[in-house]
Amino acid sequence: MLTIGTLAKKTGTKVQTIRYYEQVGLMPEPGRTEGGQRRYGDTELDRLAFIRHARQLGFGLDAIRELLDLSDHPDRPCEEADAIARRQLRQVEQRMARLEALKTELERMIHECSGGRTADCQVLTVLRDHSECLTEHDEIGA
Amino acid sequence: MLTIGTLAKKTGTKVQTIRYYEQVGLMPEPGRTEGGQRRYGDTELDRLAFIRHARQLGFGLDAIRELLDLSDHPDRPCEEADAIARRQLRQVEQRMARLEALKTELERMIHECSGGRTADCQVLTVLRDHSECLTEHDEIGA
DNA sequence: CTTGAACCTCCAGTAGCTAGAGGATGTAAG
DNA sequence: CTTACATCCTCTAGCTACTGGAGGTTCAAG
Repeated sequence: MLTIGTLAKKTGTKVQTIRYYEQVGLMPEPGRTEGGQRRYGDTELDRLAFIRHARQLGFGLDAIRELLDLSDHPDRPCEEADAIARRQLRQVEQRMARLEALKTELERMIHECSGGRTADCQVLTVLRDHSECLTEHDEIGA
Repeated sequence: MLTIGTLAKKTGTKVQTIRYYEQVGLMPEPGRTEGGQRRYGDTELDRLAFIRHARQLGFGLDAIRELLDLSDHPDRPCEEADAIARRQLRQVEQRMARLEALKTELERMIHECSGGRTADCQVLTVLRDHSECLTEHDEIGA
């Protein structure tokens, strides 16, 4: 039987985060000691490791919920899990494309800044006037 | 004199967002009509455009506050603005590197999934067992 | 039995908005 | 001048995914 602290250490999760996962229904309500402290078994350890790993891969909690659900039903076709992963991949690719555009623009701003007074600073000039931009970029809401 | 709605349209910002910027001190408190409605001039329009553009480039509100401050002092050396932009560029590069690792991992997961039952799904297997991973990836907190 | 680390619940805060309730204002048409 | 109605106002709450702290209890070792 594992305490919440041990579980936290084993999975690299904060204690509060585990309680949060319980609160939002990602982790089950575990057994308790007479005094009311949580005690976990290996099932929960595996589940938490799964969640953490999926988080590291950038999956959102909702996607993880779906993945866990699929994982609990071994006989269902795995197309859904595949679809979730593909969706995630698309998101990653989109984010990368956006970041690529931002990177270009930032590099140009910095490169052209000659290092004088702020009045002539290219960084600030570009920000003042969008038409100075060479690329389209839409980071907001990324 | 522009209403908040007009300002919103011209800059592609939601009305609430403009009020939010005022609340957090990015936008000044504008003049008001007798009835209490906000009225803006071109100064505010420029300032909001600057903010929005910086947001599109991924700058955080704190960085934007600094940039606006620098922009208000034309005689200061522009090294600070340059430094902020370089910091932002580094962040973008780091995020891209992380996303690259995630992309690789996701592609591998998807590629190896043969499309049978979820019991044999490679997507779920990888998530279950981190040691299956070829790359290090740390998206959490990105 | 005592000590101290680890546990408990509950509340608040982070970034950057966004949505909605419930009511006031501004403007153009009739 | 009145009426209609789009737009404005403030205020509160919600979103993601946690994180931190206050104030108090429990567990395990010595």
